[in-house]
Amino acid sequence: MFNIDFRNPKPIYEQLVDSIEKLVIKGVLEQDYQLPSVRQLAMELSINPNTIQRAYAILESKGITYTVKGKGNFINSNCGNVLNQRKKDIEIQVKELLQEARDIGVPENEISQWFCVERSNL
Amino acid sequence: MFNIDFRNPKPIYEQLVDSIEKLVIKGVLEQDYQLPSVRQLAMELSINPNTIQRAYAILESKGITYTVKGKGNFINSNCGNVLNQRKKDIEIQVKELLQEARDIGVPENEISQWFCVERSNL
Amino acid sequence: MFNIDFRNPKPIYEQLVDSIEKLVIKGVLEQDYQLPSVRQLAMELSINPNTIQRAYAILESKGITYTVKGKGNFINSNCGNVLNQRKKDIEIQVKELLQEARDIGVPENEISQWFCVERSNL
Amino acid sequence: MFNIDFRNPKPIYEQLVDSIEKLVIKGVLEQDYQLPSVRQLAMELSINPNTIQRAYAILESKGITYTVKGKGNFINSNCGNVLNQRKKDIEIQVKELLQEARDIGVPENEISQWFCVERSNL
DNA sequence: GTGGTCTAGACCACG
DNA sequence: GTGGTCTAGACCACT
Repeated sequence: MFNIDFRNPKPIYEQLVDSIEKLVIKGVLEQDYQLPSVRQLAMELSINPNTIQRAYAILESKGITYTVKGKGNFINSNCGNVLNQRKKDIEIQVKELLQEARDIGVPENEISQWFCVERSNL
Repeated sequence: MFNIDFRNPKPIYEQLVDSIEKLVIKGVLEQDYQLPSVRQLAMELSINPNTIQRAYAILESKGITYTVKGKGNFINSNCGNVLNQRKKDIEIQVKELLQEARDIGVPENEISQWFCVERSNL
Repeated sequence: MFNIDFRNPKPIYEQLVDSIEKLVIKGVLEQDYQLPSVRQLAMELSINPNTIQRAYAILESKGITYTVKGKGNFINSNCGNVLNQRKKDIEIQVKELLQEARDIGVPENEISQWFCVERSNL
Repeated sequence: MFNIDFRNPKPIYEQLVDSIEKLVIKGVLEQDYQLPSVRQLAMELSINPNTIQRAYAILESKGITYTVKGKGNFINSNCGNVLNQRKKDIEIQVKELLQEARDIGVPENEISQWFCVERSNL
């Protein structure tokens, strides 16, 4: 369910955060869904529990989850915000990349193909 | 000339490599241009010479520069390859981002605005 | 296990890279084998950890190993490529040497003996 | 006449030594031929005179040339030795490479092709 | 514990 | 003067 790649140079805790965040955005994990316990997930993924703990703490600080002591970690209700934040992030990154592409002289018709080819792939 | 940001979490040597690579791609640094000496640049940027040395070594291993012992570091002739490589990298990243945007339900008209707004900025 | 010769003018980190690369090619080090830690190997070989680190970084950039932060360095899966690359390198070097030998007038029967003597040694 | 490549990582003085040595072996430079003066060659090749001086000193120490103070540097009479030395060097290198090739499992028929293809190229 | 970055300073080779 | 290697030691991030 959570895709973790140990060869990925990106830290595991970050991969976990991203993975859960995407599941929330896609609606796979709905409001008040309970995440697996730290220990259980650590077992399943063969990961140090501290690493899971760290990921859960980040998710909570981002407002994506809430913690009930003695109960567990649950998905929060503000999924819309998460989605909108991610949308903005993507938009910014795309615009920066397009800017750089134009700076180094990639012609407009090539750039628009990146956009159109994807469209035709749908 | 080389933008180094000490607060940037990206390592200094990597910032230097990227910075010089971009200058080469943009044609600011032409073939056989001599880069500042390791020690001199270390002074200018208030960076340890070893760090500069590391960046220069990476540039050489990438084929962007060549080194003449006792003389200095110079821009190589195959700038075209560097540019094409960067173009492909940008294309891949843009396509991945667009894919994710569509996955999370960003409507096509919004996506096309990212592209068009930039266009009107020219 | 790793042959390092301090009197060899070839840099230590390069000797280490070559040594490990050969072990991988020969199949002594198999996929996902964990290399000794930077600090441990530094102790064993009486070498500064930075030097080991440098060798490991080169191996990773060559695609021979992969690094998991906080875990260690491991042999990568594409050993075949490394072997093929080395084969081509050897072939090129042999052909250049044979070319030079013929240029300076070494007779064919002597050259073929280089080849045959080795054969009879098997 | 002397091929010097500034981009070659091999030091210039070494390139010069090799270049002259090969000319002697090929018989282009015969006994008692006078090499260009240090100053003149430095001018021609745009090289520091110290570098030329170093190369000439090595050639003399190898017995390939002799120096007459106030006159210049001349080719020695023992060309045969130089050639034989080079022959042995090539032989050793080829045998080492063949050994390694067999170690990493290159089949005999491939190895013999390296030898035969060259032959057919003559 | 692991790897990664950076500094300070020494020493060598090349030109 | 140039680049290249190595050491010693500090500090940070990840598990």
